[in-house]
Amino acid sequence: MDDMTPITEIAPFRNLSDAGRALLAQVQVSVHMRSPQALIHKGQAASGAYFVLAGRLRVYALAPNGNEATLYFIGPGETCVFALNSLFNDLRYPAWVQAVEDTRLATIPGPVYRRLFAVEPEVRDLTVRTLSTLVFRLMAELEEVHAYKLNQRLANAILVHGSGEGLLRMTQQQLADHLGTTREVIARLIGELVDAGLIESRRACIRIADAAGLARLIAGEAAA
Amino acid sequence: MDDMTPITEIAPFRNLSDAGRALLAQVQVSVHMRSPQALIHKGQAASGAYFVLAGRLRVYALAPNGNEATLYFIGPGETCVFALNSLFNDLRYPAWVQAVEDTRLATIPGPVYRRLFAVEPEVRDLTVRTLSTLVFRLMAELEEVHAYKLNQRLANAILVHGSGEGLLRMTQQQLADHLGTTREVIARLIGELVDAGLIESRRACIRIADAAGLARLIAGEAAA
DNA sequence: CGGCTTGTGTAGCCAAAGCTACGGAATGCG
DNA sequence: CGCATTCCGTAGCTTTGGCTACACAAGCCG
Repeated sequence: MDDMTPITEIAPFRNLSDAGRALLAQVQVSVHMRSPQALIHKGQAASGAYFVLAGRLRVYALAPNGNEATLYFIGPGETCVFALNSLFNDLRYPAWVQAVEDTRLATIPGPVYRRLFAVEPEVRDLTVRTLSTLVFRLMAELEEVHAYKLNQRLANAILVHGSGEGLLRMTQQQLADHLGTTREVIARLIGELVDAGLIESRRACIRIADAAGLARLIAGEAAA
Repeated sequence: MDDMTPITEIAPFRNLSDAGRALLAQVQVSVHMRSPQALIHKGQAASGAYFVLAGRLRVYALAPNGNEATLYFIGPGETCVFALNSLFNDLRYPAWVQAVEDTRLATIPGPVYRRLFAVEPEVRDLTVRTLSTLVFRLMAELEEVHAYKLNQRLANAILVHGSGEGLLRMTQQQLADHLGTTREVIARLIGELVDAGLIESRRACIRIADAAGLARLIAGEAAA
């Protein structure tokens, strides 16, 4: 997918009717964002539907005391639902959004998206599926917060976000923000995991040494 | 709304096309549920779209240790989204559902709902709006969990769920389940609120004595 | 009235996690 | 190489919240 790929070549928009295509052609805007750049601030009105072409967005809550906590991520091919929300409900976006990788977005103004939604079955399905998926992620997250302790959630985050080779390139501060806690706590817990031989820790990088052990920890069987 | 009201008389289904009406007429089922009755168990496949005609459902997570935590409520006129989710995504419902009041439901089988969705703009809008609303509630809840302490969340719950006359008819156990904590903790916190003159506590019932004070507590200004 | 069930108040202990405060290591850059 | 920045490790203290255990109060019903 090169830089100039129009949104009409992307999966869910590939089979639009001519009318739909025409609509989109007039309005497509492509936006680039460098990595730790803020996109949306809480309370801001959504100006349209955002569609992630490449990269990754992070949606997070910001507590009064400055603590962050990741709500969910948006990957390539996914729509940024706040748009959909705000589109259909006229509500303000209830969180912050940030690009965690260099990200390319297509934006579709609200009225156009509404029209597309009314006319194109593909867009309807995409919309509903995106919202549903998000509901699932949020429910899972919420359950996790209540049901698991921080060390389990950390272990989980390491497993989930680790690359194929068992590497996780995040600083402890980023992990802390992700889990809604503080750096020191993460340091402590990472210390424990290292002592237990489950991971190794380098600067800005964690190596998974014993994935099964992490999984066992998450499952709650005998924390070493 | 008497007992026999068909779903086609309820708001979003009132202006269906004849085709839509015909579809619905064939399949409508009305279900009654007595109050603390379980409707759905986690992992169960959703058999169709549920539509709350009267009463209230509570969707909650259940931790391995038996702790509950409310995820959100579903009131009259709202659709139970798990259905929508499962309908469009073929996912299992990720939580438990329970009737907290005597509740009447209409169920619409999956395939029928899909057809309605394809044909009836009203149903499309309802679907998207319901999902969006839920996303908002979940995000708000998730943020609350991270950002506020238990006494603030309790104060909030008391304010939000209190009736017009400033009465909240819930046992401490129910409050604990709602907030994802235990009875003793609630007792302690209620004790503090009573000492601070913000509420009065009777058996299975709380009286709000100083709503403004509660609001101040939530906002974080000088917890007495 | 007496016993049963359900709900509440209290007290103390403990583990989890937040906060403060460092010192020191790794990296980057001039 | 020297310096600055960023990141990590540790230590100790404090607060919050979970757990145990029990006594009492309020309704319910025979």
